[in-house]
Amino acid sequence: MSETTTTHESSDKRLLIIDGHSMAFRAFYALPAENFATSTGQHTNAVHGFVSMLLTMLRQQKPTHVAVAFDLDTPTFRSTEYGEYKGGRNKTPEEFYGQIDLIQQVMKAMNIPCISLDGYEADDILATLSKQGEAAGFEVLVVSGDRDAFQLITDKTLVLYPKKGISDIPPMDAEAIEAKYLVRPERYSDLAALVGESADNLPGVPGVGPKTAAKWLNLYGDLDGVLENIDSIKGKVGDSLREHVESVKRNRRLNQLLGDLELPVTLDDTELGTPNREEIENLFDALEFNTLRKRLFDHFAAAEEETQVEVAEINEISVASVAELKEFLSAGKDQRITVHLAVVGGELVGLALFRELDGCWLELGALDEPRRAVLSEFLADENQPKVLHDSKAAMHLLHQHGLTLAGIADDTLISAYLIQPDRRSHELADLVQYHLGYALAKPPAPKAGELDLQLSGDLAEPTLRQAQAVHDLSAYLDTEMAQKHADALARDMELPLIPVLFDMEQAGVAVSRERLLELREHFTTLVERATAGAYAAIGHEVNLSSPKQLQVVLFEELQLPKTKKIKTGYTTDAESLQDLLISTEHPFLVALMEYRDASKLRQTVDGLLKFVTQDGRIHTTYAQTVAATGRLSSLNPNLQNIPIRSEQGRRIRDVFVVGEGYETLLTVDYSQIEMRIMAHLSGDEGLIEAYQNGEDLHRYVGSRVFDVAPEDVTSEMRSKVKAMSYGLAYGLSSFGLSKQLKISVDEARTLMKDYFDRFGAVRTYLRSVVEQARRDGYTETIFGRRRYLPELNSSDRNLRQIAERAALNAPIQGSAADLVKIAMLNVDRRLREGKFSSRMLLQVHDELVVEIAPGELDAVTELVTYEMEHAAQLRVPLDVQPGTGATWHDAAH
DNA sequence: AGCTTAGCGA
DNA sequence: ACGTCGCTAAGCTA
Repeated sequence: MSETTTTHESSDKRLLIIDGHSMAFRAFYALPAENFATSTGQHTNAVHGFVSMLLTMLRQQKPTHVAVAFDLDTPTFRSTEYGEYKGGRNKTPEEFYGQIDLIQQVMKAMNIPCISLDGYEADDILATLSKQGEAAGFEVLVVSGDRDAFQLITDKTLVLYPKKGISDIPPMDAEAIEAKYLVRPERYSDLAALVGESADNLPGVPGVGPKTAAKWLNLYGDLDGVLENIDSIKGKVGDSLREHVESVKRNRRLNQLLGDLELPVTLDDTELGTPNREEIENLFDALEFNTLRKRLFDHFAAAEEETQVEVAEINEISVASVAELKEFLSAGKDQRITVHLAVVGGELVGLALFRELDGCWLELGALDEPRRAVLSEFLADENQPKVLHDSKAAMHLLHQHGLTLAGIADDTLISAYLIQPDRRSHELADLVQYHLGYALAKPPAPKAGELDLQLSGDLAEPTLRQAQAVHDLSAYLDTEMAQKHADALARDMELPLIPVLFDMEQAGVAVSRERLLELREHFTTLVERATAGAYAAIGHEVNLSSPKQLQVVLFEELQLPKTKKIKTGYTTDAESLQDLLISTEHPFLVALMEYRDASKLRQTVDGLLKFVTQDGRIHTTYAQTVAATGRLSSLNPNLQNIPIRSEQGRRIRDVFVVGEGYETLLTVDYSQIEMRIMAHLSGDEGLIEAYQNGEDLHRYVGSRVFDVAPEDVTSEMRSKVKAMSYGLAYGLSSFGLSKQLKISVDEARTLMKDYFDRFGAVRTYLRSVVEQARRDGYTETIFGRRRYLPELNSSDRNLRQIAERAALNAPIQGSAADLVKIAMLNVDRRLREGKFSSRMLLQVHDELVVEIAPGELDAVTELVTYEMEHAAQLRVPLDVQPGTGATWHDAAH
C-alpha cells in the first residue's frame, strides 16, 4: 500500500473564487468607459478590466480551480427580511448595462463556471465554496471588494481585497484584519453589525465606530457576549447600543454568510481547463479585444506546454524627457514600482522601472541632470513604495552614485527566504523558474576587459524583463507569505532591518593595520618554529597543511594508532591529535598542533588584511537570507567568527579599534539567551524560577540534578550540566554527551534521566516540538518564523534524525535571532530619534558592537541595554552585559 | 570548479 | 550515526 506524504511547502490545489459583480464594478470604475466601446456602441470597460484582472491573477496566483459567483436580480432572504437591504445605492450607470452578461459569456468560453443561486447572494456562494475547498485540502483565494468576505478568512483561506483600481489587490489574512480592525476575522461580522455597513444600507449603532466596537468585542468575547452584558456598558454609547439593539441583531443576521448551500456545481467542475478557442475568437471579435485576445491565448498556450510559460508583453514607455519620467512615476503614485538595477562588472550602468505592464529603462551615463534629479527624488522618497530583489545590494550600488534608496515595500529575496528558509540560493532566475515556471534570460555578460558601448542598449530589454519578473514574483510571493503567516515578519522585522544592516555595512569597523601586520609577523614566527620542530621530530619535510600527507606520516611512518575513519582514510583533526598525544606522547604531535593553531590564526589575520579599505576600516556584508533559523551571517570577511577562546587568538580582537572622531567601543551581549528561551518555551517552573531569582543557572541545575546544596556543586558538576543544558537544545544524545564529557554512555544516560526528572517540562517541550513539526510540517519561533522540515517524515532514518535535531534547535536559535533583530531595530530607531552620532557596527548573534561618539557613552549604553533587555516580554528576564574599551578585546568583559 | 578536511564563532 | 547554525582556507581531484 503506497502512502502519500503531504508536503506543507505549498498546496498543489488552489481555488480562486471571484465575486463577479463586485469585481466587474471595480473594473468598470478603474477604466474609463468612453475609451472602451465597440463600434456598435456597446461599452466594454468592465469586461476588459475583468478579464485583464482575471488573467493577471491566473498568472500571479496560479490557481488550479476557478469559479465566479454572481448575484441575481431576484429577492434574497436578506431583502425579504429587510426591505431596505442594499437600498439607497446609486442607480447603475447606463454604460454598465449588458456588461455582466458579456463577462458571463467570456467565462463560459473560458470554461470557468459562473454560479448564481435564487434567493442568495454571491457572497453566500463564496462562503460555501471556500468551506468546501478547505475541506478538500485546497488553498483558497476569495476575490471580493465586499468586506463581508472577511469572515471567511482562515489558515487556508485568504481574501484578495482590491485597494483601488484593479492592479493593487493585496492578500488579506487574519493578521491584516486584526491590524486594521483590531478583531480576528471570525469576529469581523460582529464588528460590522455594531458599526453598520453603509454599502448594504445597514445602519449601525450611532456613535459607535470600529474602535469602540472592537473594544467591546475583545472585552466580552463576541457579539452575544456584548449583548449579554449590555446593561453594564456605560455612557452615551451604552444608551445608544440599548436603543439600537434590534438593528444590531438584524445586521448580524443579514451579514452572516451561508456556507452550506446546495450548489449546482461541484469543486471538480471548477477545475481550470483550456478556453474554447472558437468561442473566444467570436466573442473577442465582437468585443474588439485584440491585445487581450493575445494575452489570453498566450497564457493558456504556455500553461498547456507547462514548461514554457509565456510572459506578458512589456509596454515600454519612453522617458526621454523630464515630463515623461515624471509622468511615469506619478502615474504610479501610491502604487508599488519595481526597481531593478543593471550591473556590469560590479558597476551600476542603468536601471529599469516597472509597474503592471508598463516599464521604462534609464541608462545612468545618458541621464541628464533634470531627469537624474527626478529619479533621485523618487528613489529617496520613503512614501513611494518600491519593490526590489536584494535591496541592500541595490542600496550599496546606488550609494556609489550618490543615490539614496528608501521606501522598500517589498524585497523578493526576503519573501523567498521566509517562505523557504532552507533553500541555499535565492537567485532571481532560480526563483522565477521555480515559482513562476519560466526561464528568465540573463543579461549579456561583458567580454573580459572590454566595455562595449552598445552594451547599455542591449541591457534595456533583459533588465526590463528582470524587473517584470520581480514584479510578478512579488505578487505571487506576497500571497504565499500571507498564507504562511510570514507577511508580518517581512513587514515588521526583515524589511525594516535592511536599511539598518546597510548602515552597519557602510560604517564598517575601524582596524589597526599596524597591529594586523605585527600579528602576522608574530604568527608567522610561531608557524616557522612549529614547522621546524615538526620536521625535526620526523627527520624530513612534509606539507603540514595536507591531511593526506599527514596520514602517511602518522599512520604509516610512525605507526600511530588509527583514529576515526573518514572518507579519505583516518582523521587528523585536533581532537584526535590530542587523543594520540595522550596515548603516545609523540613530539611530532605537539609541533603539529602548534602549527595548526598558529597557521589558523595567521590565516585569519591575512584574511582580515585583504579587506581593509581606504578608510582604514573593514566592511563586512550581512547575509539576511542564508541561515535557515533566521540568524544573520557575515561574510567578506566573516566577522562573526573572530577568535576569542584562546589567549593567542584573543589578540586578534585588539586590532578592532574605535574609529577616529569616536570615543570608545561598546559591546553588549545577552547572557545565556538560548537557555532563557528554552525556559520560556518549555514553561519549566524550575528553570523559570532560577532565572527570576537571578541564580547561577548551571549551579542551580547542578544542585537539582546531583541532589546537593547549590554551594556544594563542584566545578565538574557545573560543567557537566552546562554541557548538557546546551546540548539539549541541539538534540544531543546520551552517546554524544558521553563523548563530550568523556564519561560512559550509561553515566550520560543517568545524567540525562536525572535532569529530566527535575526539569520535566523541558522534556515535554522538546518532544512536543518535534511532534508538532511532524504534524504541521514546520517549526515556529516565538515570533512566528517558520522552518519547514518535510524530512521529518522521511523514510530515511538518517535524514529523519537530522531533521529532528533541526526541529529541536530551530525555535530556540530562531527566537534568539528574532530577539536580536528586534533589539537592533529599536536601537537604530532610538539612536536616530535621539540624534545620536553613535552607531551600531557589528552583530555577533547575541552581541552588538556600537561605536560611541564623544559624550554619548552613558546615554547610549543605557539605551542599548534597555532595548536588548526589552526586545520582548518573556516568562524570564533577559539579562545583558555591557562593556567598553578602545578595542573590541578591551570592550569584552 | 567543486569536493573534502579542518577550524573559528554563536 | 551519534549536537545546531554559519564562513573561509588549503589541498587535492577533476
